[in-house]
Amino acid sequence: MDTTRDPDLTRQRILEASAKEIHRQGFQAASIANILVDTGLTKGALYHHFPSKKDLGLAVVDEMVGVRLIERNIAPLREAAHPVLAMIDLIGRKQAQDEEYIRLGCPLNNLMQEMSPVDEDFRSRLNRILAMWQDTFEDALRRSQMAGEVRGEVNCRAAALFIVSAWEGCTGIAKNMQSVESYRACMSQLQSYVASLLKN
Amino acid sequence: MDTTRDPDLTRQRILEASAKEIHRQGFQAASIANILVDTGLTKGALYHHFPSKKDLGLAVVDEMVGVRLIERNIAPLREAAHPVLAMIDLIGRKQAQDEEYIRLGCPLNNLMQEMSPVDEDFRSRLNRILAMWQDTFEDALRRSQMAGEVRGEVNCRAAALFIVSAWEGCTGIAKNMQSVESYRACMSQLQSYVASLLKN
DNA sequence: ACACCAACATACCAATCGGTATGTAATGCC
DNA sequence: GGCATTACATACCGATTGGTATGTTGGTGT
Repeated sequence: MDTTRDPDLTRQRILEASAKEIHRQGFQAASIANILVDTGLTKGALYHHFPSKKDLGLAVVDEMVGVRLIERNIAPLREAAHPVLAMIDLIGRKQAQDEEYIRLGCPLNNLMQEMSPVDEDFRSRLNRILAMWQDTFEDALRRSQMAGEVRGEVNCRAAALFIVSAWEGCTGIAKNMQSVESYRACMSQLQSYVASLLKN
Repeated sequence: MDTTRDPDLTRQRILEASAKEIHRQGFQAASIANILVDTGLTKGALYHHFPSKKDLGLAVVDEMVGVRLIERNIAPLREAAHPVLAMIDLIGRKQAQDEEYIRLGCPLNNLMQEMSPVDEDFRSRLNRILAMWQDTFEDALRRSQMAGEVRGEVNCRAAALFIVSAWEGCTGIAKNMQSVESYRACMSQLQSYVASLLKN
Protein backbone atom coordinates (compact mmCIF):
# COMPACT_ATOMS: atom_id res chain seq x y z
CA MET A 1 0.00 0.00 0.00
CA ASP A 2 1.29 3.43 -0.90
CA THR A 3 -0.17 5.03 2.17
CA THR A 4 2.57 7.57 2.58
CA ARG A 5 2.27 9.55 5.75
CA ASP A 6 2.77 13.29 5.79
CA PRO A 7 1.56 14.75 9.09
CA ASP A 8 2.28 18.36 8.12
CA LEU A 9 0.25 18.01 4.96
CA THR A 10 -2.53 16.25 6.83
CA ARG A 11 -2.65 19.06 9.33
CA GLN A 12 -2.78 21.60 6.54
CA ARG A 13 -5.59 19.72 4.79
CA ILE A 14 -7.57 19.72 8.03
CA LEU A 15 -7.01 23.45 8.41
CA GLU A 16 -8.14 24.16 4.86
CA ALA A 17 -11.25 22.02 5.10
CA SER A 18 -12.05 23.59 8.47
CA ALA A 19 -11.59 27.10 7.14
CA LYS A 20 -14.01 26.30 4.32
CA GLU A 21 -16.58 24.73 6.62
CA ILE A 22 -16.31 27.57 9.13
CA HIS A 23 -16.60 30.14 6.36
CA ARG A 24 -19.82 28.48 5.20
CA GLN A 25 -21.48 27.62 8.49
CA GLY A 26 -19.78 29.72 11.12
CA PHE A 27 -17.67 28.16 13.87
CA GLN A 28 -20.33 26.85 16.22
CA ALA A 29 -22.42 25.37 13.44
CA ALA A 30 -19.35 23.94 11.72
CA SER A 31 -19.54 20.17 11.81
CA ILE A 32 -16.48 18.08 12.62
CA ALA A 33 -18.17 15.28 10.68
CA ASN A 34 -18.30 17.43 7.54
CA ILE A 35 -14.64 18.29 7.84
CA LEU A 36 -13.81 14.61 8.14
CA VAL A 37 -15.86 13.72 5.06
CA ASP A 38 -14.23 16.56 3.13
CA THR A 39 -10.71 15.50 4.02
CA GLY A 40 -11.39 11.77 3.88
CA LEU A 41 -9.88 11.43 7.34
CA THR A 42 -11.28 10.09 10.59
CA LYS A 43 -11.73 11.42 14.08
CA GLY A 44 -8.55 9.77 15.24
CA ALA A 45 -6.53 11.84 12.79
CA LEU A 46 -8.21 15.12 13.59
CA TYR A 47 -8.02 14.78 17.34
CA HIS A 48 -4.42 13.69 17.02
CA HIS A 49 -3.54 17.06 15.45
CA PHE A 50 -5.96 19.23 17.44
CA PRO A 51 -7.01 18.60 21.03
CA SER A 52 -10.48 20.08 20.60
CA LYS A 53 -12.82 21.82 18.18
CA LYS A 54 -12.04 25.13 19.83
CA ASP A 55 -8.30 24.67 19.37
CA LEU A 56 -8.93 23.82 15.75
CA GLY A 57 -10.97 26.99 15.37
CA LEU A 58 -8.27 29.11 16.98
CA ALA A 59 -5.68 27.58 14.65
CA VAL A 60 -7.90 28.45 11.68
CA VAL A 61 -8.09 32.03 12.96
CA ASP A 62 -4.33 32.38 13.30
CA GLU A 63 -3.02 30.29 10.43
CA MET A 64 -5.71 30.77 7.80
CA VAL A 65 -7.87 33.84 8.40
CA GLY A 66 -5.09 35.97 9.81
CA VAL A 67 -2.43 34.93 7.33
CA ARG A 68 -4.68 35.48 4.34
CA LEU A 69 -5.80 38.88 5.53
CA ILE A 70 -2.21 39.94 6.03
CA GLU A 71 -1.08 38.90 2.57
CA ARG A 72 -4.14 40.33 0.84
CA ASN A 73 -4.99 43.52 2.70
CA ILE A 74 -2.03 44.44 4.84
CA ALA A 75 1.17 43.51 2.99
CA PRO A 76 0.30 45.57 -0.14
CA LEU A 77 0.38 48.73 2.00
CA ARG A 78 3.43 48.07 4.14
CA GLU A 79 6.07 49.41 1.82
CA ALA A 80 4.04 51.40 -0.66
CA ALA A 81 5.63 54.63 -1.83
CA HIS A 82 2.31 56.51 -1.70
CA PRO A 83 0.41 54.63 1.04
CA VAL A 84 -2.99 56.29 0.73
CA LEU A 85 -2.98 56.00 -3.04
CA ALA A 86 -2.17 52.32 -2.53
CA MET A 87 -5.17 52.10 -0.16
CA ILE A 88 -7.48 53.62 -2.73
CA ASP A 89 -6.10 51.26 -5.33
CA LEU A 90 -6.53 48.27 -2.99
CA ILE A 91 -10.15 49.13 -2.26
CA GLY A 92 -10.76 49.51 -5.97
CA ARG A 93 -9.32 46.10 -6.70
CA LYS A 94 -11.62 44.48 -4.13
CA GLN A 95 -14.58 45.31 -6.31
CA ALA A 96 -13.58 42.40 -8.52
CA GLN A 97 -14.36 40.01 -5.64
CA ASP A 98 -16.22 36.93 -6.82
CA GLU A 99 -19.86 36.31 -6.02
CA GLU A 100 -19.44 33.38 -3.63
CA TYR A 101 -17.04 35.33 -1.49
CA ILE A 102 -19.54 38.18 -1.29
CA ARG A 103 -22.31 35.77 -0.38
CA LEU A 104 -20.25 34.22 2.42
CA GLY A 105 -18.71 37.45 3.64
CA CYS A 106 -15.33 38.28 5.14
CA PRO A 107 -14.13 35.37 7.31
CA LEU A 108 -12.65 37.75 9.86
CA ASN A 109 -15.85 39.74 10.19
CA ASN A 110 -18.01 36.61 10.32
CA LEU A 111 -16.01 35.16 13.18
CA MET A 112 -15.89 38.44 15.05
CA GLN A 113 -19.65 38.85 14.91
CA GLU A 114 -20.29 35.27 15.95
CA MET A 115 -17.63 34.56 18.53
CA SER A 116 -16.60 37.81 20.19
CA PRO A 117 -19.44 37.96 22.69
CA VAL A 118 -19.35 34.28 23.58
CA ASP A 119 -15.64 33.40 23.77
CA GLU A 120 -12.83 35.58 25.01
CA ASP A 121 -10.07 33.45 23.46
CA PHE A 122 -11.56 33.89 20.02
CA ARG A 123 -12.15 37.57 20.65
CA SER A 124 -8.61 38.36 21.69
CA ARG A 125 -7.08 36.56 18.72
CA LEU A 126 -9.48 38.11 16.25
CA ASN A 127 -8.82 41.46 17.84
CA ARG A 128 -5.09 41.02 17.31
CA ILE A 129 -5.66 40.65 13.58
CA LEU A 130 -8.08 43.54 13.53
CA ALA A 131 -5.68 45.79 15.43
CA MET A 132 -2.89 44.91 13.03
CA TRP A 133 -5.12 45.92 10.13
CA GLN A 134 -6.15 49.19 11.74
CA ASP A 135 -2.53 49.97 12.63
CA THR A 136 -1.51 49.42 9.03
CA PHE A 137 -4.14 51.88 7.83
CA GLU A 138 -3.17 54.38 10.49
CA ASP A 139 0.47 54.09 9.54
CA ALA A 140 -0.37 54.53 5.87
CA LEU A 141 -2.40 57.64 6.58
CA ARG A 142 0.30 59.07 8.81
CA ARG A 143 3.04 58.49 6.30
CA SER A 144 1.00 60.13 3.57
CA GLN A 145 0.24 62.95 5.94
CA MET A 146 3.91 63.56 6.60
CA ALA A 147 4.51 63.51 2.85
CA GLY A 148 1.97 66.28 2.54
CA GLU A 149 -0.54 64.19 0.61
CA VAL A 150 -3.13 63.93 3.39
CA ARG A 151 -4.65 66.97 5.03
CA GLY A 152 -3.09 67.96 8.31
CA GLU A 153 -6.27 68.07 10.35
CA VAL A 154 -7.11 64.40 9.69
CA ASN A 155 -7.15 62.22 12.82
CA CYS A 156 -5.27 59.25 11.37
CA ARG A 157 -6.16 56.79 14.12
CA ALA A 158 -9.88 57.55 14.06
CA ALA A 159 -9.96 57.57 10.26
CA ALA A 160 -8.21 54.18 10.15
CA LEU A 161 -10.76 52.78 12.57
CA PHE A 162 -13.58 54.13 10.47
CA ILE A 163 -12.15 52.73 7.24
CA VAL A 164 -11.81 49.24 8.72
CA SER A 165 -15.33 49.48 10.13
CA ALA A 166 -16.88 50.75 6.91
CA TRP A 167 -14.99 48.12 4.93
CA GLU A 168 -16.36 45.29 7.04
CA GLY A 169 -19.74 46.99 7.06
CA CYS A 170 -19.81 47.00 3.27
CA THR A 171 -18.99 43.30 3.03
CA GLY A 172 -21.53 42.50 5.73
CA ILE A 173 -24.35 44.42 4.10
CA ALA A 174 -23.54 43.13 0.63
CA LYS A 175 -23.58 39.64 2.06
CA ASN A 176 -27.15 40.13 3.19
CA MET A 177 -28.22 41.77 -0.01
CA GLN A 178 -26.43 39.09 -2.02
CA SER A 179 -25.67 41.81 -4.47
CA VAL A 180 -22.36 42.32 -6.21
CA GLU A 181 -23.68 45.64 -7.43
CA SER A 182 -24.37 46.92 -3.91
CA TYR A 183 -20.97 45.71 -2.81
CA ARG A 184 -19.29 47.69 -5.55
CA ALA A 185 -21.37 50.79 -4.94
CA CYS A 186 -20.57 50.66 -1.23
CA MET A 187 -16.85 50.09 -1.67
CA SER A 188 -16.83 52.86 -4.22
CA GLN A 189 -18.26 55.22 -1.60
CA LEU A 190 -15.57 54.11 0.81
CA GLN A 191 -13.01 54.86 -1.86
CA SER A 192 -14.42 58.37 -2.19
CA TYR A 193 -14.22 58.85 1.56
CA VAL A 194 -10.55 57.92 1.62
CA ALA A 195 -9.92 60.19 -1.34
CA SER A 196 -11.60 63.02 0.58
CA LEU A 197 -8.79 62.80 3.13
CA LEU A 198 -6.30 63.89 0.48
CA LYS A 199 -5.40 67.52 -0.08
CA ASN A 200 -7.47 69.45 -2.64
CA MET B 1 -55.40 28.90 41.98
CA ASP B 2 -55.08 32.28 40.33
CA THR B 3 -53.60 30.83 37.19
CA THR B 4 -55.06 33.44 34.90
CA ARG B 5 -54.46 32.72 31.27
CA ASP B 6 -53.34 35.40 28.87
CA PRO B 7 -52.19 33.86 25.60
CA ASP B 8 -51.20 37.19 24.03
CA LEU B 9 -49.03 38.06 26.99
CA THR B 10 -47.54 34.56 27.03
CA ARG B 11 -46.67 34.87 23.37
CA GLN B 12 -45.08 38.25 24.00
CA ARG B 13 -43.05 36.89 26.91
CA ILE B 14 -41.77 34.10 24.68
CA LEU B 15 -40.81 36.63 22.03
CA GLU B 16 -38.98 38.81 24.51
CA ALA B 17 -37.08 35.93 26.08
CA SER B 18 -36.25 34.62 22.62
CA ALA B 19 -35.02 38.01 21.44
CA LYS B 20 -32.74 38.19 24.46
CA GLU B 21 -31.42 34.66 24.01
CA ILE B 22 -30.88 35.18 20.28
CA HIS B 23 -29.17 38.49 20.92
CA ARG B 24 -26.77 36.77 23.30
CA GLN B 25 -26.12 33.48 21.50
CA GLY B 26 -27.19 33.97 17.91
CA PHE B 27 -30.14 32.12 16.43
CA GLN B 28 -28.63 28.71 15.79
CA ALA B 29 -26.93 28.55 19.15
CA ALA B 30 -30.00 29.89 20.92
CA SER B 31 -31.38 27.18 23.18
CA ILE B 32 -35.11 26.53 23.39
CA ALA B 33 -34.44 25.13 26.84
CA ASN B 34 -32.93 28.43 27.99
CA ILE B 35 -35.94 30.34 26.71
CA LEU B 36 -38.24 28.01 28.63
CA VAL B 37 -36.25 28.43 31.83
CA ASP B 38 -36.28 32.20 31.37
CA THR B 39 -40.02 32.39 30.84
CA GLY B 40 -40.90 29.66 33.33
CA LEU B 41 -42.93 27.94 30.64
CA THR B 42 -42.72 24.50 29.12
CA LYS B 43 -42.31 23.07 25.65
CA GLY B 44 -46.01 22.56 25.29
CA ALA B 45 -46.63 26.28 25.65
CA LEU B 46 -43.90 27.34 23.27
CA TYR B 47 -44.79 24.91 20.53
CA HIS B 48 -48.43 25.85 20.94
CA HIS B 49 -47.63 29.43 19.96
CA PHE B 50 -44.87 28.72 17.44
CA PRO B 51 -44.74 25.67 15.17
CA SER B 52 -40.94 25.51 15.10
CA LYS B 53 -37.75 27.20 16.25
CA LYS B 54 -37.35 28.74 12.84
CA ASP B 55 -40.84 30.27 12.92
CA LEU B 56 -40.06 31.63 16.36
CA GLY B 57 -36.87 33.16 15.01
CA LEU B 58 -38.69 34.74 12.08
CA ALA B 59 -41.29 36.17 14.45
CA VAL B 60 -38.49 37.67 16.55
CA VAL B 61 -37.06 39.24 13.39
CA ASP B 62 -40.36 40.81 12.37
CA GLU B 63 -41.95 41.67 15.69
CA MET B 64 -38.94 42.50 17.83
CA VAL B 65 -35.83 43.35 15.81
CA GLY B 66 -37.70 45.08 13.00
CA VAL B 67 -40.13 46.97 15.18
CA ARG B 68 -37.42 48.23 17.51
CA LEU B 69 -35.22 49.36 14.66
CA ILE B 70 -38.11 51.24 13.10
CA GLU B 71 -39.02 53.09 16.25
CA ARG B 72 -35.43 53.87 17.18
CA ASN B 73 -33.66 54.55 13.91
CA ILE B 74 -36.28 55.10 11.25
CA ALA B 75 -39.26 56.89 12.78
CA PRO B 76 -37.18 59.85 14.08
CA LEU B 77 -36.28 60.71 10.48
CA ARG B 78 -39.61 60.20 8.77
CA GLU B 79 -41.09 63.61 9.37
CA ALA B 80 -38.10 65.65 10.38
CA ALA B 81 -38.03 69.22 9.09
CA HIS B 82 -34.30 69.05 8.34
CA PRO B 83 -33.76 65.33 7.64
CA VAL B 84 -29.99 65.26 7.35
CA LEU B 85 -29.55 67.34 10.47
CA ALA B 86 -31.84 64.85 12.19
CA MET B 87 -29.59 62.06 10.93
CA ILE B 88 -26.50 63.71 12.33
CA ASP B 89 -28.31 64.24 15.59
CA LEU B 90 -29.50 60.63 15.67
CA ILE B 91 -25.98 59.28 15.10
CA GLY B 92 -24.74 61.56 17.84
CA ARG B 93 -27.32 60.27 20.29
CA LYS B 94 -26.28 56.65 19.62
CA GLN B 95 -22.95 57.35 21.25
CA ALA B 96 -24.71 57.12 24.59
CA GLN B 97 -25.41 53.43 23.91
CA ASP B 98 -24.82 51.29 26.99
CA GLU B 99 -21.93 48.91 27.29
CA GLU B 100 -23.83 45.64 27.15
CA TYR B 101 -25.51 46.63 23.92
CA ILE B 102 -22.13 47.42 22.40
CA ARG B 103 -20.74 44.10 23.58
CA LEU B 104 -23.64 42.18 22.04
CA GLY B 105 -23.90 44.26 18.89
CA CYS B 106 -26.83 45.29 16.72
CA PRO B 107 -29.43 42.48 16.63
CA LEU B 108 -30.17 43.14 12.97
CA ASN B 109 -26.53 42.99 11.97
CA ASN B 110 -25.88 39.91 14.09
CA LEU B 111 -28.69 37.99 12.45
CA MET B 112 -27.73 39.13 8.98
CA GLN B 113 -24.16 37.97 9.40
CA GLU B 114 -25.20 34.64 10.86
CA MET B 115 -28.28 33.68 8.90
CA SER B 116 -28.12 35.29 5.47
CA PRO B 117 -25.88 32.70 3.85
CA VAL B 118 -27.60 29.71 5.38
CA ASP B 119 -31.32 30.50 5.24
CA GLU B 120 -33.16 32.36 2.53
CA ASP B 121 -36.27 32.99 4.63
CA PHE B 122 -34.24 34.78 7.26
CA ARG B 123 -32.28 36.66 4.63
CA SER B 124 -35.32 38.01 2.82
CA ARG B 125 -37.00 39.21 6.01
CA LEU B 126 -33.83 40.80 7.33
CA ASN B 127 -33.29 42.36 3.95
CA ARG B 128 -36.76 43.93 4.06
CA ILE B 129 -35.84 45.71 7.28
CA LEU B 130 -32.47 46.72 5.91
CA ALA B 131 -34.01 48.08 2.71
CA MET B 132 -36.52 50.08 4.71
CA TRP B 133 -33.67 51.61 6.68
CA GLN B 134 -31.65 52.43 3.59
CA ASP B 135 -34.72 53.89 1.88
CA THR B 136 -35.33 56.14 4.87
CA PHE B 137 -31.78 57.47 4.70
CA GLU B 138 -32.04 57.94 0.96
CA ASP B 139 -35.30 59.81 1.32
CA ALA B 140 -33.84 62.00 4.05
CA LEU B 141 -30.84 62.85 1.89
CA ARG B 142 -33.00 63.56 -1.12
CA ARG B 143 -35.36 65.83 0.79
CA SER B 144 -32.45 67.76 2.22
CA GLN B 145 -30.93 67.92 -1.23
CA MET B 146 -34.10 69.46 -2.65
CA ALA B 147 -34.11 71.93 0.22
CA GLY B 148 -30.65 72.99 -0.88
CA GLU B 149 -28.96 71.69 2.28
CA VAL B 150 -27.15 68.77 0.66
CA ARG B 151 -24.77 69.22 -2.25
CA GLY B 152 -26.28 68.51 -5.65
CA GLU B 153 -23.65 66.05 -6.85
CA VAL B 154 -24.30 63.61 -3.96
CA ASN B 155 -25.61 60.22 -5.06
CA CYS B 156 -28.29 59.83 -2.39
CA ARG B 157 -28.92 56.13 -2.89
CA ALA B 158 -25.24 55.17 -2.78
CA ALA B 159 -24.60 57.47 0.17
CA ALA B 160 -27.53 55.95 2.06
CA LEU B 161 -26.17 52.47 1.41
CA PHE B 162 -22.76 53.53 2.63
CA ILE B 163 -24.14 55.12 5.79
CA VAL B 164 -26.07 51.98 6.72
CA SER B 165 -23.02 49.85 6.00
CA ALA B 166 -20.64 52.04 7.95
CA TRP B 167 -23.12 52.25 10.83
CA GLU B 168 -23.34 48.47 11.12
CA GLY B 169 -19.62 48.24 10.56
CA CYS B 170 -18.98 50.53 13.52
CA THR B 171 -21.19 48.48 15.85
CA GLY B 172 -19.61 45.26 14.60
CA ILE B 173 -16.06 46.41 15.10
CA ALA B 174 -16.79 47.98 18.47
CA LYS B 175 -18.40 44.71 19.52
CA ASN B 176 -15.17 42.89 18.85
CA MET B 177 -13.05 45.55 20.50
CA GLN B 178 -15.45 45.66 23.44
CA SER B 179 -14.67 49.32 23.58
CA VAL B 180 -17.19 52.07 24.13
CA GLU B 181 -14.47 54.53 23.26
CA SER B 182 -13.84 52.99 19.85
CA TYR B 183 -17.58 52.89 19.20
CA ARG B 184 -17.88 56.59 19.88
CA ALA B 185 -14.82 57.48 17.83
CA CYS B 186 -16.14 55.45 14.92
CA MET B 187 -19.66 56.84 15.05
CA SER B 188 -18.18 60.29 15.34
CA GLN B 189 -16.33 59.73 12.08
CA LEU B 190 -19.55 58.59 10.46
CA GLN B 191 -21.16 61.77 11.72
CA SER B 192 -18.41 63.79 10.05
CA TYR B 193 -18.94 61.91 6.81
CA VAL B 194 -22.65 62.72 6.78
CA ALA B 195 -21.85 66.34 7.62
CA SER B 196 -19.48 66.41 4.64
CA LEU B 197 -22.47 65.85 2.38
CA LEU B 198 -23.87 69.22 3.42
CA LYS B 199 -23.14 72.40 1.52
CA ASN B 200 -20.07 74.39 2.69
C1' DA C 1 15.99 -6.63 12.87
C1' DC C 2 13.81 -5.03 16.58
C1' DA C 3 11.68 -1.53 19.34
C1' DC C 4 9.36 2.53 19.99
C1' DC C 5 6.53 6.26 19.01
C1' DA C 6 3.99 9.07 15.99
C1' DA C 7 0.09 8.87 12.85
C1' DC C 8 -3.71 7.44 12.00
C1' DA C 9 -8.54 4.21 12.09
C1' DT C 10 -12.70 2.14 14.58
C1' DA C 11 -16.10 1.92 17.87
C1' DC C 12 -18.37 3.80 21.29
C1' DC C 13 -20.38 7.38 24.71
C1' DA C 14 -22.94 10.99 27.29
C1' DA C 15 -25.15 15.19 26.49
C1' DT C 16 -27.89 18.23 24.07
C1' DC C 17 -30.65 19.36 20.41
C1' DG C 18 -35.42 20.38 18.26
C1' DG C 19 -39.67 18.18 17.99
C1' DT C 20 -43.92 15.31 19.19
C1' DA C 21 -47.55 12.58 21.40
C1' DT C 22 -50.38 12.69 25.01
C1' DG C 23 -52.55 14.33 29.09
C1' DT C 24 -54.99 18.05 31.75
C1' DA C 25 -56.96 22.26 33.08
C1' DA C 26 -58.92 26.74 32.09
C1' DT C 27 -61.95 29.57 29.07
C1' DG C 28 -65.62 30.96 25.95
C1' DC C 29 -70.01 29.67 23.80
C1' DC C 30 -74.78 28.09 23.59
C1' DG D 1 -74.24 23.95 33.13
C1' DG D 2 -72.44 20.96 29.83
C1' DC D 3 -69.15 21.05 25.96
C1' DA D 4 -65.81 22.08 22.73
C1' DT D 5 -61.66 24.38 22.10
C1' DT D 6 -57.75 26.84 23.42
C1' DA D 7 -53.79 26.96 26.40
C1' DC D 8 -50.85 24.94 28.50
C1' DA D 9 -47.79 20.75 31.17
C1' DT D 10 -45.31 16.12 31.09
C1' DA D 11 -42.85 12.59 29.18
C1' DC D 12 -40.53 10.80 25.63
C1' DC D 13 -37.84 10.26 21.04
C1' DG D 14 -34.46 10.06 17.24
C1' DA D 15 -30.71 12.50 15.52
C1' DT D 16 -26.59 14.91 15.96
C1' DT D 17 -23.06 16.82 18.57
C1' DG D 18 -18.03 16.94 20.34
C1' DG D 19 -15.11 13.85 22.57
C1' DT D 20 -12.59 9.45 24.05
C1' DA D 21 -10.71 4.79 24.61
C1' DT D 22 -8.72 1.45 22.18
C1' DG D 23 -6.89 -0.55 18.38
C1' DT D 24 -3.52 -0.88 14.23
C1' DT D 25 -0.05 0.50 11.05
C1' DG D 26 3.77 3.01 9.21
C1' DG D 27 8.21 5.43 9.84
C1' DT D 28 12.67 5.86 12.30
C1' DG D 29 16.54 5.44 15.27
C1' DT D 30 19.85 2.02 16.83
